[in-house]
Amino acid sequence: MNEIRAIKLHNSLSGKKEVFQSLAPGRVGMYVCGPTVYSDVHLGNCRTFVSFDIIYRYLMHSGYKVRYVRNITDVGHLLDDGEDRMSKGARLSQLEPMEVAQKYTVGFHDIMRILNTLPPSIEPRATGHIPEQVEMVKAILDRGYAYEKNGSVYFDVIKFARENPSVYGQLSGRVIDELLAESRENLKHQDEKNHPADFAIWIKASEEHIMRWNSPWSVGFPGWHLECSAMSTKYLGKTFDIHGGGGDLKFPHHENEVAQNHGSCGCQPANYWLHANMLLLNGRKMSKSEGNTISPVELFSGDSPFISKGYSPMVVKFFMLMAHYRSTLDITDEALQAAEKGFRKLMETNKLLQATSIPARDFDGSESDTDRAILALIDDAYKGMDDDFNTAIALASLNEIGGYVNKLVNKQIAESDIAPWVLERMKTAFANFIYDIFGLQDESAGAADGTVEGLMRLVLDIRASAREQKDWTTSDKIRDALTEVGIQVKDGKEGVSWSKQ
RNA sequence: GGUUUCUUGGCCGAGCGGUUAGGCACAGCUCUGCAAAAGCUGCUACAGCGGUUCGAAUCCGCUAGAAACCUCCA
Repeated sequence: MNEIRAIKLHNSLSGKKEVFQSLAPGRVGMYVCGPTVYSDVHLGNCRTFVSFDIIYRYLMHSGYKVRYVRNITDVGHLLDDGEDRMSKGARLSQLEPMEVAQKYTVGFHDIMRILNTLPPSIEPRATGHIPEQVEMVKAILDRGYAYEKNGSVYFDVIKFARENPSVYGQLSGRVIDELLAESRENLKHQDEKNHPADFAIWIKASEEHIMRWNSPWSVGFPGWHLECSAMSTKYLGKTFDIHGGGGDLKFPHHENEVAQNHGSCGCQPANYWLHANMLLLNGRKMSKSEGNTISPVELFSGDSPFISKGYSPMVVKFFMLMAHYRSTLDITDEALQAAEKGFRKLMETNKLLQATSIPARDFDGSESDTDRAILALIDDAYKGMDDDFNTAIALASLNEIGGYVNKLVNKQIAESDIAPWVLERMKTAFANFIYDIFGLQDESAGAADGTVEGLMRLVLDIRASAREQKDWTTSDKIRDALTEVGIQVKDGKEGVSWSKQ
């Protein structure tokens, strides 16, 4: 797959599906809002990053060179009491803020690795880009879209929205009238801001605030929305191709981000905005603050009241792939069990397929109906991905192809019904989708080293002899013992095979 | 209260005007010493009420229910 494919994607900016057109031919710049590292990542984060990992992988698979930037937020989020999240975490656990950030960054990377997502091309930290953020505040001030009050700088949303009515609110669908209406309601909470809709881009640090930097306005720290504007600009340019993130970031974060970029350079930061939908638990959004949450580790271990047992990382990933990234996905124990079975079946089918060969024969130039059906299914899988990265469609197609694989292996369809080159296409397509595009891993692969293979061959040979002599007691004893250690014995027409559960 | 989105068979979940999505579960059958695995078959749904259309799960309206956002959030 080296030629560039035509890909359609849903652009939150227009609310429509559009044909993707990169700014530079064959190259894509993509920015995705990363995690705030003040506690362990939760699953919701993971779904978003898995979704964008698939998008990243598919763009590359489709022939693009992609620069994928995903930040680490290690400063800037305000709590209700105005204390920075990072410094609060530090206070509680008696650690330096950077120690907290480091600890949870490492944990985040571990989970991302376990889920077999590719690391981004660049993973910039907010604290590593204070000068860039200060520069951006200056630029916004210069262009008159911000004002200073007591050492803090605020973005003038009302002024910006009035002068750029087609820009502010485009992403979230919010309008100025609405903002003005809200203002009366919230007026009593008014602080230094001229208007409640305004937001801080530089905040003067209180005395006990640990994270602080010099700036022309005060010793302080940058506002939350600013880091993404500054870092995307630095690494991808003022205007780049794709900006992604969780759907709950649309407002205010992304809307404000657009405003900042516009406010500093007068240009649109990203041509396409992609939003991954929420992961639900019990039909509600998973939320750290509401305790309605299950962590990746708990999900893997089964140590959670919400599930009956643990589910492996690849099962969890497969579960996410069964739904489209723009749909909400509800976690239930039953759905996870279905995913577990589905995942194992797909991987088993792949193993069978890759081990299958059919005698070479002269290609007579004709395709059988089976050939055509299989080729159409492979095409469907790609078309599904081309259509806004519809992994559910791609999986459905792979499952259908899997049916043919099993039939071929079981001799329910003749070898002569499948052209050798079609079989090769099947192998390639399966491998491409499973490993390159979905980034799935065979979790039982580790067990199949030489020693285990040898032992298994010995054990199964003994069982085969017992069966020849109709010694069912011995045969079943072996089978039951293997089942107990999680190895399934499969008696097929073409002999015995086994797999680890 | 405002904004937006959603409501698909036992469960999860595709679908973007005309086709069996797919997975899981369940039942029957084939294979099998038995079982498992695998295959085949069945289960054929679109919240309700109207409307548009030759034709609607898909478009429009109303009603009911749910969720997200409006405040930190992936």
